Amino acid sequence: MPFIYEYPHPAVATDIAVFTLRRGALNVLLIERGAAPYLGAWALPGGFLQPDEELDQCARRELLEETGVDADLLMQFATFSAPDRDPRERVISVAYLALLASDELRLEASTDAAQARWFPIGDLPELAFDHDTILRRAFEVLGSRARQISPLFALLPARFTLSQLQGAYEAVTGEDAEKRNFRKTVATLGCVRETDDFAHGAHRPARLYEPVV
Amino acid sequence: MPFIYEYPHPAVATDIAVFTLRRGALNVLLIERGAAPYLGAWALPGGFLQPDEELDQCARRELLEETGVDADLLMQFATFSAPDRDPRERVISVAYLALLASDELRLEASTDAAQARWFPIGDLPELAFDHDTILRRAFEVLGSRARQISPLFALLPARFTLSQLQGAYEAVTGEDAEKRNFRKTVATLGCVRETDDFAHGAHRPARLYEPVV
DNA sequence: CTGACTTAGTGTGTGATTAACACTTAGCAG
DNA sequence: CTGCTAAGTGTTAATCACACACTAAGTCAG
Repeated sequence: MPFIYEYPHPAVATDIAVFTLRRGALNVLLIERGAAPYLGAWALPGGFLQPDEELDQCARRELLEETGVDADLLMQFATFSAPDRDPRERVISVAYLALLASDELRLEASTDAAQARWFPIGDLPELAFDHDTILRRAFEVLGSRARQISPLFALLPARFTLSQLQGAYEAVTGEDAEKRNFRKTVATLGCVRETDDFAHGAHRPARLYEPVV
Repeated sequence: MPFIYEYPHPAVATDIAVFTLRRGALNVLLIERGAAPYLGAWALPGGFLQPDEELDQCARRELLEETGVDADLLMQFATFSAPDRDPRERVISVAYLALLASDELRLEASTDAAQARWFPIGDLPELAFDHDTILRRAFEVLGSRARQISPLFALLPARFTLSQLQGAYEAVTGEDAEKRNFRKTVATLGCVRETDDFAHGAHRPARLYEPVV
């Protein structure tokens, strides 16, 4: 008899940390749990892997089901395995990270989730399970990736101003950037292309840029 | 009835890509499978997660059991979930990366593994399961981490010459480094401390260095 | 209509870092 | 003691990162 059957299998799930920008600040998407355990507590969206489903699909599906948000770019960043992290039974959780532009967002809680809400990262509630640990790790990974600029496009609309891009950079890394140097860097990287259109606000219009393929 | 019980659980396993330097070249540790499926094929060491065991422990234990090698520093880098990656039943594999100095190595195959052997990365056999994919990813991750120099210490003896360190750097990244610039970088990073001892070979003895705490 | 305000947008000089280059030194082997 | 081989070391040129201040263009209030 193969070794594979000797032990009971753990459940496998995904948890997703979705970040967006709201009023210039980085926010995380949390759901209020609609079932035990941790009924009523806030948690990362996520759920169990189905047969014949890849982890990436599972993360996307669970996010959509629980929050109404569809993220096409999910990044797996760690797997958590503490034996008692779920009181029901053993659950291995594969954690994902996603970035979304806030205008794509219409939150719709599902049956599993009493509600879905954005929380500024500086003002988080107590979280269910080990989701505080998962979220801390997600935030570290996000900060280190953001220095390559292009991951930030996912936080912005399809066309954006350089000031918006810089704002996203500052919100994610937590560091202030110098305007001219930031623009020089972006130009050197060649990761954006200017368009002929301008964003009109209360002051001088700003040229709109778009990501390069 | 909670959602958690609705579906059968997959098995969860770890697979470990252990790298070392042998005669200046990067090598990977593989085992010859001693059981079906893929009986007789080469594969990464690894095995199934036991109850109440963390993934990190599982990786270390499996590596020790199957090859006699004890690695205290294992780095989790990705989780693989293709539904048909194991023909027996569904297996989710959490992949780990380890670096070892070649003088720590005494290979001992176990019952599961017919034998354990080092393979130069340029001369790999066909691999069982999706282990070629896992290994490719491991190699990418390794290359990107090696630029920080300090991960390379794990590939070298406790005390080493700067030429050895440079050799490790070149073997892992695949790029040649310029001797004086490499030494300058290492000095600037401050990640090594010189000792009073020298390595005596066929020519001028080279000063030995050790990692800074 | 106009003036004040606010954000958009641009260039330069300086210091730091990186990259490219060749020769001297010390031990070993014959 | 001579020749070989790897160890070890400084300098220069180019590039990159950073700090810095002003002009431009539109909105809004009066």
